[in-house]
Amino acid sequence: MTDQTTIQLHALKLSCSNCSLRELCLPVGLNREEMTQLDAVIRQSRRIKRGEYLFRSGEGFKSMFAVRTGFFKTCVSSQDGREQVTGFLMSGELMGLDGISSNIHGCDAIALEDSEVCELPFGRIESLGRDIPSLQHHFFRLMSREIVRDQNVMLLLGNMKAEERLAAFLLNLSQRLAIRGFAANDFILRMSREEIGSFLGLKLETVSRTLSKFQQQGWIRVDHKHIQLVKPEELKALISGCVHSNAAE
Amino acid sequence: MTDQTTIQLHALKLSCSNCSLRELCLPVGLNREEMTQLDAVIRQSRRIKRGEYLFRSGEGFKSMFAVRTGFFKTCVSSQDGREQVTGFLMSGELMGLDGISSNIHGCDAIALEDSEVCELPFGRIESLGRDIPSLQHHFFRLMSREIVRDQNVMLLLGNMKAEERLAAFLLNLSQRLAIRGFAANDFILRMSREEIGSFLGLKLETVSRTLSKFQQQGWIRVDHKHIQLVKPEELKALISGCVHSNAAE
DNA sequence: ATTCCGCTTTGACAAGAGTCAAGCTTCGAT
DNA sequence: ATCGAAGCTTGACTCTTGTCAAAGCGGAAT
Repeated sequence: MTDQTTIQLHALKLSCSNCSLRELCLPVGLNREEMTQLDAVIRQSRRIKRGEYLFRSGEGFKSMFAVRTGFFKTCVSSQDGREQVTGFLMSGELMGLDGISSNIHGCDAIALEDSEVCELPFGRIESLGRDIPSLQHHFFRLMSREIVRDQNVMLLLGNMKAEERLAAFLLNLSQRLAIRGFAANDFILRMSREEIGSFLGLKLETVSRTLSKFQQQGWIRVDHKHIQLVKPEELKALISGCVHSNAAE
Repeated sequence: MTDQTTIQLHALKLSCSNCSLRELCLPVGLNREEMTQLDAVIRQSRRIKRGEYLFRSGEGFKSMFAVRTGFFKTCVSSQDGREQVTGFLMSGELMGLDGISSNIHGCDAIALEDSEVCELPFGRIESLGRDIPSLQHHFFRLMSREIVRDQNVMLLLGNMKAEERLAAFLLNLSQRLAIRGFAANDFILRMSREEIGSFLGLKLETVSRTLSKFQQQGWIRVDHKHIQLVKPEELKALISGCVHSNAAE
């Protein structure tokens, strides 16, 4: 096998056309030729180690990033060190959309496990969108979906009690994992209790206590970061009436 | 003056080209010809009486709306009647961006005073964006700005105490009024204490008490819906350290 | 001008979540 | 394998905010 072939195979492996996430990510609904055009614009996969920053608030914005493998958090930090986690992102999800408005990233993106991302240069996606209406349309939809997700988080933070927040959080994770073909009721948390708390507007002790309470009631099993949903229907019952069932994306 | 002239003048008066909000709203950065193209797409001003719904969650989405005059709230309602106000909108601001993702409106938009809106049919804006890159770009920026705004609200709801939330809210209103040429430190609230509370994740009694507390400290004057900021710097001091000074848009 | 309804204010009390602290477990580094 | 640091759990207590209730006020409609 020549170096040339190796490179080609490598490029192929990393292309959108060949990506298992293409039905979740940006290329939804593109035909073969359009996909090739998109491939030409997207920068090859980049590896980010656990704990590393993908970008930081205040840095110049040029690109968005799609999670290919791994897990990220995004957060806004205040001057005095308080941090608000604004989201947890898994494969196929986009980060950095908030940078478009001012050409400056508005939040930090930090890998919670060793991860790979695809870089989507905004300017090139934007101009490609003019040639490929379905790409433009889907990109609008993705931005809108982020707005809907944020509104649901606002509802969670504004209206719900600790138990309801935790239930909504667990069910949301469960649902997103299921979409990606993972077990819906048996998973490993990639984030700490403190990070969960920051996202949900709770202190880490409250998160811990509430998980313990769910376990005592036999609704879930907790073994550190390993969570099993034993009676997800009970969790659903907790949040029914809060909203149309799915808070947070 | 013939009927013909009257109609023309009327159309002119209602066009983007002639609108005093064109530097705040969608047409930012368009040249004369582009503005004319945009004018052709935007539906003439529509009047909405106080208390009326502009659109409701669950309705089919076809258009966004820009506030021309007046004041709106957007809110998500839960099955059991709880409501979360997700935003208050004044002239030049856009509503309905959350409908793009699913072609269904994700929230209610309700006029808080007699208002006028411009209807922006999404499909036509989208295709016009392909011909006018600066329109497309600005529309992306507006959607991104909405995401940034929502993230700031998340931070407010997740991290701040009642006093901090109220201070951020008053300063945010003040700033947006100032941009529009109104007095920054002397204004009329268009919404009830309950609506403020819903937006800020507080009960109306807490809103009322906190306003009274601010007044007792001599920082503001409250006469029902009439608010004067006497010492805005004290309010700013309250939230310094919470974030880069401006929560909520 | 009057009446009534809805909004607001204020108080007293309750409850949910935060704070502080101690001890434990696990995982990673050496 | 051992040690240490970080993360997690749990308890006791505090404090902020929510809940319930009553009274005042203003504005809109007649």
